[in-house]
Amino acid sequence: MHPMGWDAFGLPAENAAMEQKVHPREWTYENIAAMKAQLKLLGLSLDWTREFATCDPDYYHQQQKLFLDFLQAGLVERKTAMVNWDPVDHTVLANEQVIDGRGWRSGALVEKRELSQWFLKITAYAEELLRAIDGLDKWPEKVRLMQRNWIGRSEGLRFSFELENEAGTAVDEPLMVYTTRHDTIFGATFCAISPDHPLALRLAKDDPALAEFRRECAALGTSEEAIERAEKKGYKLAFYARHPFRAGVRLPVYVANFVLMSYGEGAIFGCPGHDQRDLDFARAYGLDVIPVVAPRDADPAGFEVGTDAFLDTEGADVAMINSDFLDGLSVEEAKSEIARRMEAAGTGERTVNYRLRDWGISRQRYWGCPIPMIHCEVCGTVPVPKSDLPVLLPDDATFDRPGNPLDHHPTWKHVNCPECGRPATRETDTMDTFVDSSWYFARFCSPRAADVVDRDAVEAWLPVDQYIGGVEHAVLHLLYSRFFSRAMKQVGYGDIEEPFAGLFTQGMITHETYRAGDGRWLFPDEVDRQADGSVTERATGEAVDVGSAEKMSKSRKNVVSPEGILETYGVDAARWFMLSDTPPERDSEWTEAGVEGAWRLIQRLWRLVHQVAALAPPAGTAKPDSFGTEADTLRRAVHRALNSVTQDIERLRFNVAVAHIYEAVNSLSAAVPDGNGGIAADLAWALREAGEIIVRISAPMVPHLAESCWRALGHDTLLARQDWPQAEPELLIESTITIPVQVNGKRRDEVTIARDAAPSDVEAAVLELEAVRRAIGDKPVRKVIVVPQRIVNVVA
RNA sequence: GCGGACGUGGCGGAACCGGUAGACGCAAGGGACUUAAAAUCCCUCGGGCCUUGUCCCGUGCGGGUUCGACUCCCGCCGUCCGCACCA
Repeated sequence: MHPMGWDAFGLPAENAAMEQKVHPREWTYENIAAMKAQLKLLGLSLDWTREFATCDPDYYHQQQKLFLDFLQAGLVERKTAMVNWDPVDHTVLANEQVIDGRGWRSGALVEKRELSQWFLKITAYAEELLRAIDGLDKWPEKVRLMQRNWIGRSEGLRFSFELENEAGTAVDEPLMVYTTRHDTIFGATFCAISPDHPLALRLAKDDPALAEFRRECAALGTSEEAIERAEKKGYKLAFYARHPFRAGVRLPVYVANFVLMSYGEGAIFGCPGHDQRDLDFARAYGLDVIPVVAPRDADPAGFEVGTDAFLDTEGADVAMINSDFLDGLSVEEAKSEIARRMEAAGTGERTVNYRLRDWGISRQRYWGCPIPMIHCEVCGTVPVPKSDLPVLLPDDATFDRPGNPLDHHPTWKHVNCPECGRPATRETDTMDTFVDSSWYFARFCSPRAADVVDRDAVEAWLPVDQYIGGVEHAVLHLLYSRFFSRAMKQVGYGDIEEPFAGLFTQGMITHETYRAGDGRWLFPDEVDRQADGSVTERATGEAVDVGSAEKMSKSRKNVVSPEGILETYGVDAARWFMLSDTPPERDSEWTEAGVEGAWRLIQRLWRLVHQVAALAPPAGTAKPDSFGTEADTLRRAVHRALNSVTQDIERLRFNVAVAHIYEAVNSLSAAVPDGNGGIAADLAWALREAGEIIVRISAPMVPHLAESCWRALGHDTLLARQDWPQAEPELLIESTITIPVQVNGKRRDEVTIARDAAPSDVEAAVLELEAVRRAIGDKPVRKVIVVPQRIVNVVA
């Protein structure tokens, strides 16, 4: 099954609506029609009977049902949270959608805002999503690693410090911290809490200086963090934390800009000796640095930490120092001992933390799937009953002002509460479009099912055998989809955990850029390449600056129009070129010369097939009993190529497959007699065989040409329906082989010998060789290494 | 800063488990055909040497392991990607 559909909700449609005064739906379906027409020209074997768009009411109807199922299963949560606010798109972004502090689509600097949001509880599956990565053995290691890092599991200890005020009086509120380095507790010299920590919030109310410090931190927040990162800043509170194991020792407590509220407890203890951030902070504020881990052979008294924290604990032979009852223990032993004591005392517990956060899906936009919830003053937030679904988008929205058109709409949000019947309002947020793309593959299994999916169809088809996409989806789409398939299983939509068994991340087609002297970008068809390799602007004849190959983009004009290529060279030339040069996982540069090369191959193959058709016996002629040397040589070359191409395609090494097809074509060219004399029957038969095999194995790349060639060879069937040919095993094995001969590792000659010759015979033959004897000279032969069918090396 | 990948001719790239480095294509140069051009076909195409060979050097740099290293190990240099103070 090779279906195609459209991920069609999202901002571009809405932006077009604002800029061009066209309704998002109209704009979207027009684009779909245009893209579908282009795709059809490419001759891809797509199953269009399963086509749908995520903005089809039927699709988002099912998605709303799914949302309600997740809600019931406890996988949906509404909570206030600090969110990433995109001030240009006027919407909320997930962490994953913020790149270098900027919105992934708008590029605007993202602000922090506190909003009430809908969340999918992906963290409920954090452990499972991490564990199951091990089983994804047909995924690129790179993507698996990125997901592991993204989930970011850590094992640590959660424990509380008792606080006291300046005078030493206990304060009736413990400070909870999280650490993975509880072994370093004796090196603790301060505590720090996040500017967003509840304690900081409360204290700031009566402390204008602290309030100001918090504002500074918020402003630094996401912007220019690259510059500000180095600077560690803190605000000292009038509290002290009592050291849990050192009676009478108290640690100053700071509000510090480098402590994140969203991870762990939003509070830490600082151990400057063994954490670079803590060390930077300690140096800035004149705090003590107590080393507590040192190489086992170092002198504890003389061991000091300078400007670099001592972090070398993994694998190295280190031991605890300056740590009372921990002295001499390894890091691991010390961790266990501290955890044991704290758990026994009831002041701490071992916990596991994840970097992964819950997935905020609320977007303040029109062109998305409405979240089927209703806010009632009396009943609270209640789900729309399934029988009332779908919650359809209103057609008559307006797009002439910023903010959410659903919220602006005069009537749409006003409904009666499904529980008490009183006037209430709809949720006006729509879902993140990553929700739409998190389960479409399941819908493809039964695209017209009345329910979310047909369970049997899902179990019959999924997981997807070979999923293909760009690396840009390595953590976003691919992690969400893995979560969705598990969540769908939990609420009863089939037994699938992993949606994609095999993953392949393909590269992009790039093109070099052209820039005129005055800075204008030029389209590729606005420039000429001169014989000396320089490039000039066609209109002016002026020299043009040629930039490196980059992702095609309208702004840099380094684009080529598919229509133009198809008109000039045809789709097969375009397909052949895209596959021929570069491995599919890498970016591939589109060049005029490259397409012309592909076009030449197509002409050449066409001519060759017609020559063969004129010489060869009719299709289906019985295979001769024996073949002469010429015919045999051709057959061996073609069958070897067939064998290679078959493997290359299986392994998605299309550029290598193309190279092997070229080799077969070259062999066939060489075998076609150029005179117009007679031709031996066995060679004629071999020519046909070679022509048919070459046509068949090139069909995946150049299907239209291949069908025409198939007809030219006298067939009236569809080549696409022919079985893939099988190489004859005996043609892949040579009875005599030529292997290189080395003397002391340097190639001196080669020897042609029976393939299965005994090593002793090979050795004898090699020592007879003139070149070998000369290379050995008068040195004694110490050893002869014979690697059967590979190489011989004489050591003298 | 942490993690990862990669570095091969003028270019894109081949080279299986450590066994002839540069397959195949592009570009370039030369030749044939042609009145001429296009197309096509043939030849050359990593570097060096007034030594042209049965030669020497060569897969980012420096070491190492091995009979043998583009491939494995150690240390550098460079490029690209991911993460971004995750305690």
